[in-house]
Amino acid sequence: MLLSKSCVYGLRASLYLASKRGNEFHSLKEISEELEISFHFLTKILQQLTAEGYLESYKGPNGGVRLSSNGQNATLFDLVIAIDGPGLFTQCALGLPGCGLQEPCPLHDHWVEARGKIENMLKRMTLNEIAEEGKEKHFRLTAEGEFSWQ
Amino acid sequence: MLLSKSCVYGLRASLYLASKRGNEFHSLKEISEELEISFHFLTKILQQLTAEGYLESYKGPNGGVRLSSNGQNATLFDLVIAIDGPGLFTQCALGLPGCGLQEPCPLHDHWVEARGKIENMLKRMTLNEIAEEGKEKHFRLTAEGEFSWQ
DNA sequence: CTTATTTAAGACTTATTTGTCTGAAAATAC
DNA sequence: GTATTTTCAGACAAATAAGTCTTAAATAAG
Repeated sequence: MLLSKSCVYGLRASLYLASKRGNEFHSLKEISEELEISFHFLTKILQQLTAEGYLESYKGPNGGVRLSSNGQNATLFDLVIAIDGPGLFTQCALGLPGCGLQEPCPLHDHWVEARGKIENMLKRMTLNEIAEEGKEKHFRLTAEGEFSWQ
Repeated sequence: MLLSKSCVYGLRASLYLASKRGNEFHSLKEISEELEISFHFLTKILQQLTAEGYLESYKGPNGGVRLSSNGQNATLFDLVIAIDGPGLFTQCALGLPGCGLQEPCPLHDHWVEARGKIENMLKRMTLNEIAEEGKEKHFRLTAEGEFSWQ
């Protein structure tokens, strides 16, 4: 698994919020049910994104979370860093400390290239931009299939 | 971490064996000490590669493990599949079952490309070929730095 | 103020990965 | 046959990730 479960859940929930018109607050309950993610676990993960400034939250009967303006203009790369840290993009494929241009492992050059592709995959678009493209392409966000991006 | 710890240890040990001249048996004790990997854990991992036919083992005072002929001609991709399974190369970046050409997630196309790069990185050379290149480039196999590929 | 609903936060539990230990089996040397 | 060394294999333990539960704090409505 490329990204941790936590991270995948955080990305999916953020994409869910981006898919909604008007940037209103959506309850964690709604998100967890729609995306079939455990409520409490999702709560903890989204608290992290809130702490990092990508989400805004509001307590109370009409409360919930929504993307902050930072969040709307964030890339999935930003969220991955916030949840999983930078390891995927900095560490040697063979886990060898010190591996780099000087004294590389056998995989170094190709791993730098491959992880560049991963980085680009995550950086190329902001959440807002993905949401725009999602309106037309109906990108899936669940196991079920096509999702309705409003 | 792209690959599991087990997998990384299995790759490093196999590369260590490939680095040695003559394809002789090397004790697990030697390998674990040279590569600074826990002896017992490495034993378990290499038993897996032996069961899959990539290594041959021999008990007794002059025993140890060596690459089988299959193993010499195997790629790191083969070993990754044997230890970690195919998940990295088959699963959706967002962990969504059913994601594919039909009804893709937002990352699908770029993930297919990126994981193709990873696959190629692991498939492009056999262990023997890496060993040949290692003789000249002294690829690192430990945290310390350059390694002596015989 | 009370009740209800939400997020926040910490404690706790379960599952999985990583790692350690013990005993058994196979091989060599004396 | 015994002692030693090795791999084999299962049991066990520790660490980490994933997930569940409980309590507290904030907000709205009556």
